[in-house]
Order: sequence, then structure tokens, then C-alpha cells
Amino acid sequence: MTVTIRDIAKYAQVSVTTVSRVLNNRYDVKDATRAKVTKAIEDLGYSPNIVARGLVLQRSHVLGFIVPDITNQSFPELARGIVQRARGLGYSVMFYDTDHDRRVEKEAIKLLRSKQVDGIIVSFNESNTEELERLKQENFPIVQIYRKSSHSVVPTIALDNVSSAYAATKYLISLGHKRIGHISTGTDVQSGAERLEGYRKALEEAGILFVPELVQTGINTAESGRECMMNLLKLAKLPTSVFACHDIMAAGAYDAILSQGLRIPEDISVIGHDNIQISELLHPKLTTMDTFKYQLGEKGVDLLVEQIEGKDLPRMEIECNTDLVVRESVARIV
Amino acid sequence: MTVTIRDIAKYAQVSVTTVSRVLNNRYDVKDATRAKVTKAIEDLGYSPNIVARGLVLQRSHVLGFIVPDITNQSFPELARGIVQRARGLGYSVMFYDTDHDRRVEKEAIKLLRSKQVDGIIVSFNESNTEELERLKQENFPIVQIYRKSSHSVVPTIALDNVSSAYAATKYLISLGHKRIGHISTGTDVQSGAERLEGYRKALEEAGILFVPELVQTGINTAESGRECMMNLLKLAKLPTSVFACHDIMAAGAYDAILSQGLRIPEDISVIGHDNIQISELLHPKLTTMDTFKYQLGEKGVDLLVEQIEGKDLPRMEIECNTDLVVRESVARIV
DNA sequence: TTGTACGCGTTATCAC
DNA sequence: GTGATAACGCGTACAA
Repeated sequence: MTVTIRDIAKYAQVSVTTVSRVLNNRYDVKDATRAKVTKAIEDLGYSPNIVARGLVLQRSHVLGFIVPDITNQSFPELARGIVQRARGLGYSVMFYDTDHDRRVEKEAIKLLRSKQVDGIIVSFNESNTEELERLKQENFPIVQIYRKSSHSVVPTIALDNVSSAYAATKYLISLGHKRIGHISTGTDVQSGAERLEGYRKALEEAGILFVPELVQTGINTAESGRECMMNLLKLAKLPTSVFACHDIMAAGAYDAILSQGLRIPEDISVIGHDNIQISELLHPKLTTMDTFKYQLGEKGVDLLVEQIEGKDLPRMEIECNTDLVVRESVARIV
Repeated sequence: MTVTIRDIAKYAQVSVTTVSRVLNNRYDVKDATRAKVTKAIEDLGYSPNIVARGLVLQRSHVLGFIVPDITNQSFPELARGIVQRARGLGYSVMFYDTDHDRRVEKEAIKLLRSKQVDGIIVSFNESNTEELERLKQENFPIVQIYRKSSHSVVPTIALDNVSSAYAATKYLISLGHKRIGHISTGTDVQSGAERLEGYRKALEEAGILFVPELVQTGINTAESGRECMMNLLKLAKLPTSVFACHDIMAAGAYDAILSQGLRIPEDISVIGHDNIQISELLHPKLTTMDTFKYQLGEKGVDLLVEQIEGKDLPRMEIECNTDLVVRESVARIV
């Protein structure tokens, strides 16, 4: 049925070794034989069985990628960075969506290992740390993306959330804003805590008093962002601008503001975070912090492959900067 | 290094056959021996090598999934449907992003086959038909999603675009609209052609004259949607509503309309198509046609697995309906 | 420069 | 019930 290396060996009247050699571009094979083999491969329509090769080489050239929810808006670009970089380095990637379920995540890891992936990238910050550290102790190549873990042994690609939120807030301040609201995911979420910290740091540095009621806490959905913004709009003295810690929440904030008949940015400025695709589709276009998700994915693969191919000691943590993307949702205070 | 079936056979003092038997839950093994083996597996922390198993079983339980661009907004839900259904059926999925490059697509197919996937799902409508038909002739399990191909031999999951566009247009007509613009991707794109046809059909049926200048053709981006809408807004007599053949283009249309100081839906109603995530984040929320992408993915996997496990003759084409999602962007003409 | 034989980890066949 | 042993398709010592 399937044509194997042995078939083409027979057809080309050489040994399997020779076939294997031309397949892997070895030098020590005469041009004539190489031609014979190449022709046989052509004639028989041979396609190498990479799985069998992996079995003997103990390397599958497949990477595992686990996310809690593909539907998360940061996912597509991140995934693209991962998949394309992997392809460039000769790896395929196998996908798992855990639906935020830790048991599924554990199962996915197990399955991925059974499928002999060479390493695993786990993204987003909900996953089971113990699980990952156990893997790392077994010396299994692994990378986590988006979670910083100062005393962890697991190689990590993370965002410098504090600096990023600091920059966003500072941008508002530089345009004259003093009464700045913050829509947060709260201190229970790592990125939420860090972005809140950056927000406070910027205020403090500018000598602006931190007002607790200007910080509204919700979850990372548009509806929650809308509610947070509604609360802000109920304040006796409105903020002149709002920093939402995720673009999705900023979109919800838009809805709240616009449905109250207020204008963006004339009445209230809004700045988001993440620069996901929708930020450019909102009207007015959302000013936000770009997180370079594609590059994050690339770096994740690099970090993983460093471990797999184990040249030198793998780096433990790569912290990535973000960048302000000025669009239309922030105005100067006159 | 890695612990194999042989190690646990030795440890449990049985043969590898017996180990394999308990691993696969065969009946013909005494409880006592089963216990011994189970304990050995536990003690040694054994994890089966599914790849080796696949080698002898000639089945990898891995599906290939090829898309031209993960970043396409329809992707996440589709992918989720695929990945989760696959998991439910005991399959993993391997991903490829071709970046709209047919050579990469061809290469991806080759690679996926080399990696011994049991079948391939190709999505979106740009791919090389010959390539797919060749695969099908070799009896290789394959499914294409989103392209209808009446005389093709390749099993297909498609949308009934004509009916869908017909329903969208008819909805506008039912609310009193007579001058209805259409933002299209043109007749060169299959979905574009079909949706245009549905639009025309609805007009015709209602006795509304088809006005060529009310149809603006562009590509599936917000910017192009904006340009199309701008052209519509230059018309001496404005349309009272617009049907955009993709939500992304509808988002661009929003931008054009709002930046001209017009209101949605009071001045112009907008209806989109696809019901991607952003449609709910726009303000006002976009009325659109839901395409059930998650289910499309599920059905794609089902159709593929039917071929792989070859129970009966596989179905050749599954056409999926869409559904109107009424939100806030369409008003009744008074 | 080329060929033989073994092993990668598993399952299936056929004995016992 | 259980155990040898031959595949599955490939790479690679080692020999020639």
C-alpha cells in the first residue's frame, strides 16, 4: 500500500541505507546512485514517514501549544507567530484548547507527551504552575507565555505590564489629564495587579492623588467593561479620561460612554491595552498599548527550541516591552 | 531514559504482550496480573508512546488543519469547533497557516502527510482545488470548509450564502427599506458572488429595481469597507440601508457613516454578515447573519472522521444555514 | 562508496 | 490467560 524506503531501494537497486542517505542529503553518495534513487522516489511517489524517523531519532519535530481559549482575542496573532516561526525552524505545532479547565490542561499535557512532542508552549496565566514545574524538573522543554513568575523554574515570556500601564497613564497625564479612571481586572489577576501598579506609579510620580473610586474592577469582557464605565459615569465628578486594562473592556466602556450621549474623546478620553484587532475597528479608533503578540509567539518558540536543541543554558525569562499606539480616542485637555 | 512497555513488563514480571493488553483494556487478563501491571505503570511513571503505536496501527489519530490566515476573524470559533470535537473523538490537531501562499499550502499538505495525519481539513476558499482532488483520488481523507464546489469530488462543508444574503436583504425590505446598498467582495470571490445573488434575488422578489451603482465592490477589510461606503455616500440619493457581505467591511462602513456625522441606524441602517466577535463590540451593536462557525468546525471533523473510519459512504456536501441576529444597527423606515 | 543488521516502542498473530 | 516473535518505516553502527 504505502511505498517505503525499502520499495524504492529495491526499485533503484540499492540498499535502504543509500536511500536514507540521499533522503538526508549526505555527502557520501555517488552522483549516479543519487540520481537513480531520486528517480525511484519520483517514479514511486514516495513520501517519507517522518513519524517513523522520529521514533528512531527520538525527536518528533512537533511542538505542543496549549491555550485556555482560542477565542481570546490575543490568540490569533500569538498563534501565528508561533506557527510560522515553528515552521521556519522545521517544527509543526499541535494545538490544544483547554476551555479554562485545569483537568483538561493536565490531560492535554499528558496527551501531548504521549504524542512525543519535543516541547510545549503554554500560554496565558491560569495554568497549573505545579504541573509545569514538575515537567521542568523532568527536564522536559517547556515555555510559558504571559505569566511572570519571579521564583519559578519555568522559562517564561512575559510582558512588562507595570511599565506598560505606566506609559499609558503617563501619556494621559502628558496631555493634561488629572482625573483618570482605571478599569481593572483586579489584583487577583497578575496582569491586572501589575497594570494597576503601573497606573498608580504614574499618578504618584506626577503628584496626582490616587482616588480609589476611580478604579473599577471587573473581568475581561465587554459587558464588564461597560458596567465599570457606567460606575465611573455615576461619579459626582466625572473622570476626563479612562485607562482600560484590556481593549475588550475599553470597547465596553465605549458603549457606556456613547450610550450616555457623551463623545469620545471630546468628553472622555479612552486608552486601552493590548492592541487587538478590534481596537482599530472601533469608532473613534482606539488608542492603546501594542503588545507585539506575533513576536511574543516567535520568542516563545525560540526559547523552547533552545531548550530542545540545548545548545547552551536556556534563558529563563524574557520580558517584552510594549508600545503606545496613538489613534483617535484620546484628546488633550484644554 | 524513557520507560517503555518492556521496562514495565520486566518490573511486573510479565510479558510485553500482557502489558499491552492491560494498556488497551483487553478482557483476557487475570485481575491479579492486571493489578501487577497497573502498579508497575504507576511505580515507573510510564507514559505510552502513541507515536509508536500509530506506526503499527497505521493510524496517528492526528488531524491536519490548514488555513490561509489564522488572523482571519472567522478562524477562532471555527478552530475551536474543530479542536474540541477532535478531542472528543480522540484526535489531536496539527495546524498550518499558509499565509495565502499556495506553495506553502502544497508544502503543508506534503508535510502533514509525511507526519502521517489521518486526514486534513482545509478551510477558506483560496486553496488549490487540483491539489485537493488529487488527494481525494488517492483516497486520502480530506474536507474543505467554506467552499462549495458543485462538481468536485472533495467532501465539503459550506454555507448557503445565497439564502443567507437573501434573508439579510429581505429583512431590510421587511422594515420598509427600498434603496438598499450592497458592499460586496465581487463576483470573483465565490462567497461574494453568492451573496450578491441573494441580494439581487430578494430585491427582485420584492419588485425593487436593481441599481448597479448601489453595489460597491472591494476586498474583505475594514478600510475597503470604508471606501465602499464613502462611494455610496457620494450618491445623489443616499441608500437608507446597506448590506455588507462581511462584518469587517460593515465596521469600515460604520467608520465612513459616523465620520460624516450621520447616525446608525437613524440615518442609515447597516446589516453585516458572519457574526464575528467584533459585531457585538461596535456601537451600535451590529445586526448580522450568524454563520455558526463552531458547528461548522464540528461538522468538518465529523465528515473527516467518517472518511477515516469509513463506516459507510461519506457524505459529499453539507450545506449549512445561517441565522439572523437582530441587534441595534437596523431601523424601520417610517 | 555501499550494504547488512539491529533497534526505536508498540501491537497482532499464533502458539502454549 | 499468557508469552514469543514478527512486523510498522526508518536511521545508523559496523562491516565490506
